[in-house]
Amino acid sequence: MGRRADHTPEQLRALVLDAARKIVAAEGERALTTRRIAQDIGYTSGTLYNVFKDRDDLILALNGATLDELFAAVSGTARGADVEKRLRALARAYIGFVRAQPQLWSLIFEHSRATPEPDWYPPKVARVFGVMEETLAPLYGEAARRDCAQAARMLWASLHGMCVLESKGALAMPATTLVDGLIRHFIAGHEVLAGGGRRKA
Amino acid sequence: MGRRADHTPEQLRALVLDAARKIVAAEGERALTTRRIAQDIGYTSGTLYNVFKDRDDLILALNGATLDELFAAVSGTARGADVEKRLRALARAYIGFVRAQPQLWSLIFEHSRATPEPDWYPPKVARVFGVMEETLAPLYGEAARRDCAQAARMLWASLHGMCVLESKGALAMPATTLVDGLIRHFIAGHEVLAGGGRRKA
DNA sequence: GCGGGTACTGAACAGCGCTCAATTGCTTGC
DNA sequence: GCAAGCAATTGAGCGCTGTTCAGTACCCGC
Repeated sequence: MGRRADHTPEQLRALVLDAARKIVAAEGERALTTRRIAQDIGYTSGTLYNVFKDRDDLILALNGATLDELFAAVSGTARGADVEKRLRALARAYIGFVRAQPQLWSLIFEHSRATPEPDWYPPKVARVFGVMEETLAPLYGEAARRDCAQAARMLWASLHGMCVLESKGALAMPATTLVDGLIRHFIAGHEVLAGGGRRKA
Repeated sequence: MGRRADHTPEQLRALVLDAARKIVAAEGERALTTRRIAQDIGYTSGTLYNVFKDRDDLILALNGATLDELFAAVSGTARGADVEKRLRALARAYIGFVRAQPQLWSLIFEHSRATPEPDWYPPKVARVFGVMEETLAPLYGEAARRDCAQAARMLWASLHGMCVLESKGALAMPATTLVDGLIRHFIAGHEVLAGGGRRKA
């Protein structure tokens, strides 16, 4: 064969990522080989290298897409109700995503890159992350932005840990139960620390 | 070559695991190949299969050894002082281990096995985990064992999440800072929930 | 309709996990 | 002290991987 031009480079990228997504979702990272992707979309593996630097680059792009999905799943939860309820809704949305797509989600964290991540990647993480900060904002005054950011990171990391351990089957109870406890303790503790005493939260 | 018997099977296992440990600690999972291990200990890769079922089995054994080290690092922290201080000490020991051996620690969670884990593995995890439950026990009566187990899992998972994200560089602040906040909120919240109201912790 | 440029292929390379026939040295029975 | 047998180890080799690249066959502008 020679030149085909059935697809523009953008279409081809999308095609590859879509195939990769399906493979990982169904069979996990180990099944994600260049030959397999190529076969699924009717090309050969060499063609992938016109459109991705290497396998790591492809996985990074896939992870970017997964982060976008995750953001979509989580960003609608911060409306109405009180902070505790919103936190619970946010946590449930996150856990729900992880349960629906454990393999894709795992790929984000399990894959250890050889190369440093490119500039476009950290903002995608930060955007998902920012939802927690927004949800938490009503608890903190304008002056306590720093405390809010810290609390958001704390809760997010905790939620993350529960999802990791649940998806490994190491929890022996649902992540939702644990995260409810976490939120309850956090809210109760916050009222004591911020309201009563003079210690910063 | 033929029969050598320079080492007993047990010695050989230890030799392999030691070499594997060094390779992972220094260069990460990607560098852990059977040929590389064999070369480092003066055998050929085929010999490893006398002593381990396959690469997954070898990694599982290495992870078991890492869990033993982790337990040793963490088990001495629950003595004296009040619960909050002990929690902090425990968390710092855990974080310290992760910072000292990020690659070995990551291997425990990043490696996705094809086969289910053998019987001897879960107790090693549970033992590390149990330290948190012991540390937390004074906060809960004999009757509230369940609450204690749940709180322990919650805190452990949270601590875990912070370590994961710190070792990925996704935290933008030290895990120790976050975990201190977590413990402070937990203790304050616990006093409210258990002491004041009638809600279970 | 023809030339130039390029998207694509397919063969090839090095290395991977893993297997197994062949080998070679130890060990045991005599 | 020697032979026979046993088993630990090798090394070649299989099928796979990611990655590269010369060559080709096609599309497009002229």
